[in-house]
Amino acid sequence: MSGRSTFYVTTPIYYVNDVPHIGHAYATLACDVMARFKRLDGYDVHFLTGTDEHGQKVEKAAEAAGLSPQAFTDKVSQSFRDLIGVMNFSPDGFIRTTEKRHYAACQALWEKLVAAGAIYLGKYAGWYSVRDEAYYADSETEVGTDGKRRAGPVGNDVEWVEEPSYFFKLSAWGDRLLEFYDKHPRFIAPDSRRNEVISFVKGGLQDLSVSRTSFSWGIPVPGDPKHIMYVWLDALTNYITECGYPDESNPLWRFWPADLHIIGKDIIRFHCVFWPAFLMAAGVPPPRRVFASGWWTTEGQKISKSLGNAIDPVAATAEFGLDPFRYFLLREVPFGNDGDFQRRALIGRLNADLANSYGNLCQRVLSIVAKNCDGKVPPKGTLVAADAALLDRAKGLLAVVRAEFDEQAFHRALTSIWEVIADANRYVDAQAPWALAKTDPVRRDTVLWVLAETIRRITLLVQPFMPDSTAKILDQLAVPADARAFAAFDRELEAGTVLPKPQGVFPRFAEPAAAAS
RNA sequence: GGGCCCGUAGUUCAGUGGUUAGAACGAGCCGCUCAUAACGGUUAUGUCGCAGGUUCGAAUCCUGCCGGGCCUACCA
Repeated sequence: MSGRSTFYVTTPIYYVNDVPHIGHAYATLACDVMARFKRLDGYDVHFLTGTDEHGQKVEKAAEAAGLSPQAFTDKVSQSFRDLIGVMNFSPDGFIRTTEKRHYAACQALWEKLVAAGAIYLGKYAGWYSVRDEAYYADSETEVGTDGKRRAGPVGNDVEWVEEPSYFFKLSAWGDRLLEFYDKHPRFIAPDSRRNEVISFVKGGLQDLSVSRTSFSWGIPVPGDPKHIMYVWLDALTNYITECGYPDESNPLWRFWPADLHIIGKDIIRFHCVFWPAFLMAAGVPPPRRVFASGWWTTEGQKISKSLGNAIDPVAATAEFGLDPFRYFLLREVPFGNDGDFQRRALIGRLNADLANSYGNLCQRVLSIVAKNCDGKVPPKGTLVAADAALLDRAKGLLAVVRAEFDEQAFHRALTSIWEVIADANRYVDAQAPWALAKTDPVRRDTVLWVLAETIRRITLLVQPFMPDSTAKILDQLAVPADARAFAAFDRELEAGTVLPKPQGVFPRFAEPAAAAS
């Protein structure tokens, strides 16, 4: 009822077959930064994450662990909840697909699709490998020299199996999807992914099997409980479950359609083809934008369980600090590209960008203020051209950063901010306030005011990326809690405000010394 | 097989026809001393994957080749 614009951002819901790693942390971090930015910018924000807990794989993993599926998912889901604290994420909701509300939403959506004539009962047929307990596409199988068909040249024997299955008439949606992509050019990002999806849809769509009878850990099809809903129909629905679907009078329904689904590039088809088709068929508006993030490698190598080279967010934040880790992930790699996690690169960013440029800027300015200005914000005197130039660049940053956030171009937002940090460091050297202290205290005060004010603006904009560190810097500038949102971007520092004693916020990282020689 | 993308300084990348190809980090030198030995200035480094072609002119367009990646639907 606030009348503010809403902003709904979601992470993928994470499959509980895996413990959290950098990929999960990364996608959620991007959402978190997005959510924090929009909150600061005055939006009514809802940020959702959660876990995807159904399917045959979970059923088996639970069995292997000697637990019931529910007990197993309770346990693994908790490890994703724990990541929220570790990474200082700020979700407004956490959904589990095993919740009652989600069953209700999925079944309601199903019934809507049936009523719309989008679902029919047919037969799912394919090459089935008993050993693998999996179906293979025709193209994935080969007939060997002995005349037997196998899953690939060295795979297990497959046989032709048919089981009853409900189908979604995806084949009817090709043209409408293409029209939708055409009318909503921002729907899929980055562009390379958009091209991929469009060419996939242009290649023709087949009806999609949306139920299984081969396992039971899932949501039963209404009226035909032998059938369990296809896990993706189940999983995708979480985004509207959260908003109360099918109850459009739910207060959270105001957030639908979602403004942004951030996902991994592996699940783009589900989000960009199936999901809008399901929704349009059910008469629900599709989401506004899907952004596919890339993958991380480690020191040039693919992350794999056998190499044991996965980046553990808990270990990384413990060693380098939470905010530097958050900063690195979003600064190092253009969002949407694949990235390589290099220890050396992280330390380089930490020392060069955080300790030397930003941290040291704050420290040198606040120290001079503490020593020369009685620990208070100095008076702003007459501004000269150099002062106005720096202040104008800092002022202009909000619009620049806002535009980059609209594209999820986090690295460019940070680059723009850091250009002004470099300007500010140059300005310190050029104005030499330590020299002015002896010759012209009035001018010195103005210079220091300009610098403190510039740091204030910069720091407001860095808040989404590094919430804890920026809070400390804003504390040192005595910026009140109610003046930290962008609505207060132009509320300048007031002369005479008492400042606390400055303290370094981004210490340099030194490699633990090797054994003395 | 078909489709799409990429290959530019030690490193990460920007640059899609037009002056001596740019930035950051790293390296050398100089300056400063407020500051977390931080900051500023400055210098150097490239056959722009290879070979042809189009053009007055190509990193930028075309062709071929070499190298790398992604997509080619129902495991998430």
